[in-house]
Amino acid sequence: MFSKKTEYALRATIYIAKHSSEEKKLSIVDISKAINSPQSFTAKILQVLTKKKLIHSLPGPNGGFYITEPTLQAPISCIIDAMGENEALDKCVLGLKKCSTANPCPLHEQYKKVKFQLKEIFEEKSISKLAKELKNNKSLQY
Amino acid sequence: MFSKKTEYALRATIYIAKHSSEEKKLSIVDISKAINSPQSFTAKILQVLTKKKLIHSLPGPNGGFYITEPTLQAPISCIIDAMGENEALDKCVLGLKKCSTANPCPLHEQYKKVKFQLKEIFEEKSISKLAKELKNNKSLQY
DNA sequence: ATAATTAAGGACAAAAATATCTTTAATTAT
DNA sequence: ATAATTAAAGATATTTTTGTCCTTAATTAT
Repeated sequence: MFSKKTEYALRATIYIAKHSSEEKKLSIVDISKAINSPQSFTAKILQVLTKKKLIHSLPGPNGGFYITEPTLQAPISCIIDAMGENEALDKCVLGLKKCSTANPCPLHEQYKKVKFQLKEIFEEKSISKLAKELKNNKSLQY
Repeated sequence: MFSKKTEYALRATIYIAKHSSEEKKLSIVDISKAINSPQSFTAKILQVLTKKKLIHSLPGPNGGFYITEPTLQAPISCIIDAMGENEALDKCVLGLKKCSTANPCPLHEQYKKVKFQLKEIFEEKSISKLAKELKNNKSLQY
């Protein structure tokens, strides 16, 4: 569905949401270990999220990444958007440039319904809610 | 959703299904022009489909690609499979290696439903039926 | 048989995605 | 102030995807 970049972005954000606060920041080392993603690559991704103010960062001892209320209450679609992958949810399955009700590919109507549901999933629940649902007793196998 | 390779494979197959027969074969030039795909790249893709007997080909004058009943009656999931992209429909949204009901990512249950519907779409209608639904009066904008 | 036509096959090229490494800048603890 | 720690930034490397080109093989029309 999504690129690695977006997958890591989502995993990192959910992890940060679950484990960080302004008092307890998380280093890129910790984060990438926890979500099993390449460290430097993940650093780049978090740089983007930081620039877009979806997460925050502070260098230095006890520095790291953390997340604040506005993003905690936002849906994960904002992370997907930040990674530039929102269009993935608008594209035609067959890759037609102009596929619409007026000029549909043979899968248009059915696929449209699924895309709508997907969008709902990504816009429905807040990041904080998802983080809470994440069970960390049974550790997830990334 | 899918790679270019798979998109071209689907478009080409549907096009061949609509416009070819054993008596009227289509050249790779015609096909790639019609579906607006890079010719040589599309040739490689059709080679794969041909090897897997999903379509057929014959070299020489009046040669080209054509399709026969077994594939016409098959669902497009067989094309997706041939392109090795069936797994795309099984993967976890977050890219977790082992995401299951027993050990779910926070989106597992909702996403599972959507994946099920997607699979249904790709397994439901036959290629021939899809080809018939393709309106070619209003030319599709590939 | 020969020439023309078309797909098959192999080598190569370009672009995009994924990933790493090194240096710099910011912050903090001492 | 200094050293330690951490993210930011930039350059570079690797892999995968996407795409091209050229030669070979198969088929057909003449």
